[in-house]
Amino acid sequence: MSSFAHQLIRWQKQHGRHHLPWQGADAYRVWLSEIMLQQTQVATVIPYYQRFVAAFPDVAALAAASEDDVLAHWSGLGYYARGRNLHKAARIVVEKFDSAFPRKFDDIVELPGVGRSTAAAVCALAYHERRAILDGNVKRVLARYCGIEGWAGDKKVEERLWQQAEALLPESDIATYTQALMDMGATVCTRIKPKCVLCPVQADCVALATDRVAALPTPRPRKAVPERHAVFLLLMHGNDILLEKRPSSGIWGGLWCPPQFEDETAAREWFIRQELEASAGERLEEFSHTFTHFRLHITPLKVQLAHKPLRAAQPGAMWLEVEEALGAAIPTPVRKVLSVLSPLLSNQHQNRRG
DNA sequence: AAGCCGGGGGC
DNA sequence: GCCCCAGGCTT
Repeated sequence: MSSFAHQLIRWQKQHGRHHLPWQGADAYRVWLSEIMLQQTQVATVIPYYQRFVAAFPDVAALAAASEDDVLAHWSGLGYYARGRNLHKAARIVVEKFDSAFPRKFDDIVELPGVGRSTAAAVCALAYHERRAILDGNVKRVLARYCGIEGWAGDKKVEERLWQQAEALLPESDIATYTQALMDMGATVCTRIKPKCVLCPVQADCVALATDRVAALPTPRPRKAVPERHAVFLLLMHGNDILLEKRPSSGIWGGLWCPPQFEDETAAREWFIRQELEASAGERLEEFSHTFTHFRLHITPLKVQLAHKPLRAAQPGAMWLEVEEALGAAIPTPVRKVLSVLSPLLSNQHQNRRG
C-alpha cells in the first residue's frame, strides 16, 4: 500500500469525523447524502438530510412521494435539479431494481444526477468497493500533494487528478480511506490557512516542499457577473397568495413562485389582461439575490385584489395561505418575501424548513 | 469546452 | 466583497 493511503487511514481512525449522520448507513442514505453534498457544505446539508430521511426513510417511500413533496423538502438547498433527479432515480430503482438500491457501479452511475464521483462514493462508502472519488476536497488534496498546476475544470487537469486518485487507492479499508480523504480536505487541507503541521502526509507533499500550498489548487478563472432585474407580483386575496409552478428547466425549475416579470410595466400589462381589479397596491423594499452566474435585483409588488378572482387558479398555479406557502417547494428569495409579508408568523414556523 | 444550475459558510 | 463547496447535465 502507498504511504499516502496508509497514513490517511491511520489519521482517519484518530482524527477523522465519525459522527456524520450518514456514516455507516445503507446505500440509499449514502446516495442521498452524496447528492445533497454536491456543491454544498456538510453543515448546510445535515438538517436537510435529517428531515429528508424522516419523511422518506427508504427508496420506496421516496418513489411513492410526489415530486412536489420532495422539492418542498429540498426548498432552500438550491440546485433543484438534484431534487428532481433524486425523485426520478428513486422511481427507476423501484421499477427497474425492484426497490433495492443497485449494487453495481455501472447501474448506479446510470441514475439521473449521479456521475462518476458520486457513484464511486456510494460504492466505496456503502459497499466497500475499490473506487476512486474526485470531489472538491480530493481535488484540493491531490493538487497539493502531487503539485498539480492548472484549474481542475480544465479537462487535461481533471484527467491527471483522476489518474492520481486511482493510483493512490489502497487495496483495502476503502471506506475509511475515502472518508479520510474528505475529512482531511475539510479539516486539515483547507482552502484557506491549511494546517500543514497536522497533516499526516506533510513529509511527501509537493506543494509544501516547493512552497506552493497557498497557490494550489489553481483557482478558476473569474468573469464579471451580470446584473438582472425582476418584479415579483404578490397577488393577494386576504391571506392567500397566488403562486405559479415554474417549468422544470431553468432557474428554480419545478418550484413555486409569484408571477415574475422583467419590469413593472410588464407586470401591470399582465394584471390588466387578467381583468383583475386592485383595491390597494404597494411596492415593497427591493432586495438582491446572487447566483453563481448573475445577480438578480428583485422588486416585490404587493397587490390586494378587490374581489375574489372569478376563475379558479389556472393549471400550474394555486392560491395558498402565506403560512402554507412557506411549507411548499419555494426558493429562498420567495421565502424571504413571504416572511416579510407575514410578520405575525412565529419564528419557529418560519424556520421549520431551515 | 463552456455554460447552467442556488445558497451559504468562512474569511 | 470574494471564493468555493462530498458535481452533473446540457449545449
